[in-house]
Amino acid sequence: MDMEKIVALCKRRGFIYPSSEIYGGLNGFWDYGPLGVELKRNIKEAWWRDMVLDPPPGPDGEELQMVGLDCAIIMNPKVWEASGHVAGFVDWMTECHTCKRRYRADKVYLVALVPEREAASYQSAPPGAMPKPTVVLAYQSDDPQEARKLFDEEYARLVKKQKLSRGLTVLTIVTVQQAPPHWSRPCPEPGCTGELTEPRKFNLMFRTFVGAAEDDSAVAYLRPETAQGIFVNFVNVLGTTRVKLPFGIAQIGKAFRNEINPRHFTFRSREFEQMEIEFFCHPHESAKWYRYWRDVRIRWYMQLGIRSERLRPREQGPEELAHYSCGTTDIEYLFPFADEPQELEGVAHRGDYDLRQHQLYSGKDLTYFDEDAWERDKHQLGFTSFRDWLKTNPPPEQVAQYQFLPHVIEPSAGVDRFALAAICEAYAEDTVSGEPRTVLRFHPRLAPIKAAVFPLVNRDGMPEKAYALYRELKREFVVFYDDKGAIGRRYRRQDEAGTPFCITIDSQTMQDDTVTLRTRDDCQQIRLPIRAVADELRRRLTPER
RNA sequence: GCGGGUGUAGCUCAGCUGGUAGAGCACCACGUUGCCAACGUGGUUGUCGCGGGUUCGAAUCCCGUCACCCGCUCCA
Repeated sequence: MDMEKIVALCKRRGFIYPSSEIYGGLNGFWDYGPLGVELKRNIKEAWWRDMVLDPPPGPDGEELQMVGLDCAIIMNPKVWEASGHVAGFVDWMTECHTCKRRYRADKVYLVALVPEREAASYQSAPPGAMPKPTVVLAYQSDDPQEARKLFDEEYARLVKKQKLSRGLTVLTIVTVQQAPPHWSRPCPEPGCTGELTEPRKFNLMFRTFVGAAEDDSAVAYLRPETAQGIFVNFVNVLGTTRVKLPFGIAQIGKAFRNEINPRHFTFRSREFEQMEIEFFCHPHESAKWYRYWRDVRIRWYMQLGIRSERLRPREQGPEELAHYSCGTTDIEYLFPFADEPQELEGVAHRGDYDLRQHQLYSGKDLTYFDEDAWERDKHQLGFTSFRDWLKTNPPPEQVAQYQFLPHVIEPSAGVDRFALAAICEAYAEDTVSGEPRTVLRFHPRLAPIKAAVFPLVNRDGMPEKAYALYRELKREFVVFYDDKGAIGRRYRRQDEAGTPFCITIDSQTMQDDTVTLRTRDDCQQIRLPIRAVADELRRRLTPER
């Protein structure tokens, strides 16, 4: 199966169009058509129902407390300074002129070598005017110690082969980003003799201006993730909803990243929609909740029909963890466009990083006071007021039993990525009565259209009867009425849209008020009373637990 | 960001070394038929991705540009 077929089907059937297509489109942006918008709505509604309104019981069988939130896309820019995005979203990149490989400019170290006896004169030169070193060697590395190690090994080899003089000494080790622009910047790829470009800056946050003045004081950003809106409202939610730890705050909303290179249909878009939970818990219980959410989220995808081997949870290794995270599981799906599974969702153990950062930058107290624990222990401690007890200067670890920054587990899912995975997973070509067909085998909960209603032929009162059934059903379900063309063609059209059920009114209906219910996946029909249709659909569309 | 490919009707595509754009499917109407992409007859559909150039004349040749697909690269 190739991606082009899926892209073509998505456009032909009205799932996904290129954004602003009549003007030539815009790289990294996509529009959802009539079927696509229903698919996305079903994904979001399933998530909200299954995670917020009625989440599975906790690790010890307890009810979960979950509340919702809907934050502004544009927030005070200090939010992004605190979160690290203003700094973190500014990546300096450099590229090899020869082999065209690209590197983060802070991840390539240059080792500058000069003759030993000249080292002193180099070092006394004014900064910025330091002459070009005699030799520069480059290493791709996360830190200077590792780069030094790599250099030492290679230097020994080069000296042995008499490629370099033994009389050279290391003047300095700097990243490509820090190096003076006139220095040589060799490509770190072994065997490549090319030179790297001067580092260029790629800011992944979209900038805009708030108000009339377009100056630096008015700069704001379109949020690159919905999560920070939850953290900055943590105290508001605590103060207005009577939730107690552990509890979760959920949000669905758009986020924006000015990706260097959008690719793979909607997979890496510059505008996308996220479904995120920040689940706040006691630090001692965070590991338990991390495992809980990881398992709940994997099960959720499987319950919605992503059952194949293409779904894969992957625990991130310590070297790829983001700076704030002490554990992350990527839930990945093997899309047809890639050799390796790609991330649908990340379940991250973020510790107290975010609340700590916002507490630091805002100067506001974001700690949680555990009233239950205090009520339990206060008599034993001989106090009624926590404040009075604090005045006795108890040890910090004891205070932290009652007042602390909660830890956070963050299941963060991409709506558009799941929609794309659902389409790829559902796409199938098979044969019915010797004729090939294209069918989308969506889980019924995700299917944009739940059922189609057809009169077998357009006479003898069948259209009237069919239309009346359609009108009744559409009060409760997304249903589609079609009386055009041969019945087989109408079935196939619905197969391509992923409609799980088709109901046909035929001449027998006119006699005994029974209809046929045809299922998409096996093309089998059953007969049932017309009055029982709504109940039957409801039964077949109810989520399994 | 680099390299390769593609861009012509709603869809799939044909259109040679330049000569005023076609097929199948779809769609609409009428008739026939009646449970898995039916048949007959008739009909609608195009700034040939966009912009420029060469030419008497460009879908076709040249330059530029945009978008998508594939491979690298990248993905805090």
